[in-house]
Amino acid sequence: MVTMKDVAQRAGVSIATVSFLLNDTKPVTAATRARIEQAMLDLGYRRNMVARALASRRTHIVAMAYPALEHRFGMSTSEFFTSAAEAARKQDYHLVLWPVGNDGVELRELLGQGLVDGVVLMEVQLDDPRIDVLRQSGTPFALIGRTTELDGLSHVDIDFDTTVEDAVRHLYELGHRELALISGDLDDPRFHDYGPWVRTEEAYRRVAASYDLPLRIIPCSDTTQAGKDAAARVLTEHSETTAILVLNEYAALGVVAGLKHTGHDIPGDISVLSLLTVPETAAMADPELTMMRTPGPELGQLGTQALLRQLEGDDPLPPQLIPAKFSPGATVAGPRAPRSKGGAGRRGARKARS
Amino acid sequence: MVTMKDVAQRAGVSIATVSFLLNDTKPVTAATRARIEQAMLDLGYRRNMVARALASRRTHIVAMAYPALEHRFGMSTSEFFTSAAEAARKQDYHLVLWPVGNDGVELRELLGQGLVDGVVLMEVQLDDPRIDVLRQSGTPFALIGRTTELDGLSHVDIDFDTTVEDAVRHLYELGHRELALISGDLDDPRFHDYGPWVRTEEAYRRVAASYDLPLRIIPCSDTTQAGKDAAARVLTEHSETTAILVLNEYAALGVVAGLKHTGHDIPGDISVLSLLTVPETAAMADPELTMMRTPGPELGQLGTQALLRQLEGDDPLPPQLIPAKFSPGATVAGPRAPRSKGGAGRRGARKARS
DNA sequence: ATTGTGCGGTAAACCGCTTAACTGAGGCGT
DNA sequence: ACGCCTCAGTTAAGCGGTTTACCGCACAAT
Repeated sequence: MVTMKDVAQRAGVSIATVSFLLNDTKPVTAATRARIEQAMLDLGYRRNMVARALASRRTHIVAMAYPALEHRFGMSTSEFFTSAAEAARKQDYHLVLWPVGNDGVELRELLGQGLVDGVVLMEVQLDDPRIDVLRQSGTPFALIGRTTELDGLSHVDIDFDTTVEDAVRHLYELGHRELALISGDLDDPRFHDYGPWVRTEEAYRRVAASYDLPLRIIPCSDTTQAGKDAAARVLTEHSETTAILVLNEYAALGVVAGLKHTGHDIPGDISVLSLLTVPETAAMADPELTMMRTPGPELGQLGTQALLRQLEGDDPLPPQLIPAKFSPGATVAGPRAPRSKGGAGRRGARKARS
Repeated sequence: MVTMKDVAQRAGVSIATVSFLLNDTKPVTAATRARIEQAMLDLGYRRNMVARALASRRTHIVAMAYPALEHRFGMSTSEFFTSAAEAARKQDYHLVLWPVGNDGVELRELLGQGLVDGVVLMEVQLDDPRIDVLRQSGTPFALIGRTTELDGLSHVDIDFDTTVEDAVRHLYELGHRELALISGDLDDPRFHDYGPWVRTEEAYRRVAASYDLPLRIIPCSDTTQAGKDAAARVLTEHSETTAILVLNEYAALGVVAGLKHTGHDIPGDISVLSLLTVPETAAMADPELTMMRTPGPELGQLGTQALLRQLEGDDPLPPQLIPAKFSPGATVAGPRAPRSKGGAGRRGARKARS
């Protein structure tokens, strides 16, 4: 292994000078700089991150702590991760995905080892034990998501209020008055405290009230099967429903499938708007899902930035709330759309049984 | 930060003794052991991984190198990752997901920094430039997947031959003779060299020949849309087809959707068997996909094990090929199934147009 | 008694880099 | 011409462990 010493020797300078140049932490004349750079090139030097980490007490590694067991790592998470990793690399940091449990014990272990400079915390719960662990350890961190009381916590999150408001307005303006929300399953103990579900539901209650809409909320976990079941419940319990909002993207796939199975045309008979979804998932539904597109790339990037600012001592990034933006698909139309008679639906088959 | 020195002091021993105990690298009497352990407990000591790494030249971190940009991180990958991470943790290693490009430059950078002891390489191409990078750097590594010439390379992979053979036999025994394979899109320059696609297609050619089946292969990338298009091509180009094998799981979703759209009943009119799929994805299709279940958990675990054996100097794990196992769903039945007349299909709707 | 010899334990040299304190050589004001 | 700064570089003390060489002691064998 070629070390800094080798480089220094070959360049005829002291090892400290090499270090200063590398870190740009003290000026170096053009002449010496050239000599050192040449030496590094000749020798194929790469600085040892571990040694640097030990000496400087900064590893330049940040972890994205992900509760891999509780939350499936789906398309959306993938977006968060890749955009976050990219943002980190641009600032000379490494962002790695670190699987940790939701309770904080693995996280504590990770932090104790001094391997990471900071943590981007995903899938934050409203009252998240991991936050205490992070606080105690003194490790800087940023949240993608947010807790209930976030006094000064650095975070970015989806703007659920705006997202839900926009979604409902869109349906409302198309003429829908009989809405239902297929929400998260807050009865599931693992998720009763899960921010996105709680906040979306809260937002929906507010928005529904302000639009004077009936409040129909069906709990549903994030699986296709659960979505099918939930769709069935909506049909039996609220048969007058003309449009359904679905919070979970995999559930949305099930909702579409379930409705079709029972002979409903989408969007002719009933519209489906998926609330937090990525295009890849939307494309999996049969009429492609109309969705509010999860701002994954933005949040991943901002979350990392929020963390790195702390690490670099820059002034903190103020909390950011980004709404999911409406993205057209083929599962939303006006209620009892005029063309339901014309039969000119370009996709062919339309069943009218039951 | 509480260091080993603190512990040693409190226990009244030398720092070396503490180290020996911690690493179990030299015997320590029960009495001193007890004192040291008590001291560690009192002080809440956690050994600093960075220092340990520098001194011992082992970081105890292994990276799963994943080409995040080229390959979408889907459900299957998620399985690989979590099972690999679990296996690593059981042996006192950390497995982190490290996003690297397919060309090897980012990988080289990662290795040069001495941050990881070894690498589990994912999404291996038949002639993968990253292998050379790994070889040059001298870093131990294991492949999940395999290259063409793998002289002594430590690897685990899917047993494509058995998988395809089992899949074809299943359909054959049900009476299907008119098969088609919707394969990977080897014309895509990013994937022309992608092991799973090449090997599956090769295997299929062999098996089809040995079963005396017609050779119908449609290229198709791994998206739902591509699957829809491919399904259409099968119908127009090979309308007599009674069963379709689909290599890519997201394409399989599209195939099912596409067939239904054109008024075909699945599996009444045509069967669909998805070749490398995880249950989560299978559940997203409308009749739930019948599949060959990707042995993700096994491979993740074995891949890690193969790497760790090298790191620990144990005798190497011989290469392992694991077939995907048949897993029933609702998209496969016999051709023109007898019950097609009885009309007792429990799922309701059955269209017979076209 | 003498000599090994195994064994629990210690001292100290690193591992490769960062960084505070220091040095020495101009340049500048007066 | 003198002190005083400034500035590029150097020296050396860590960072928190691992690991090699060594030490002294008790016990068995000679």
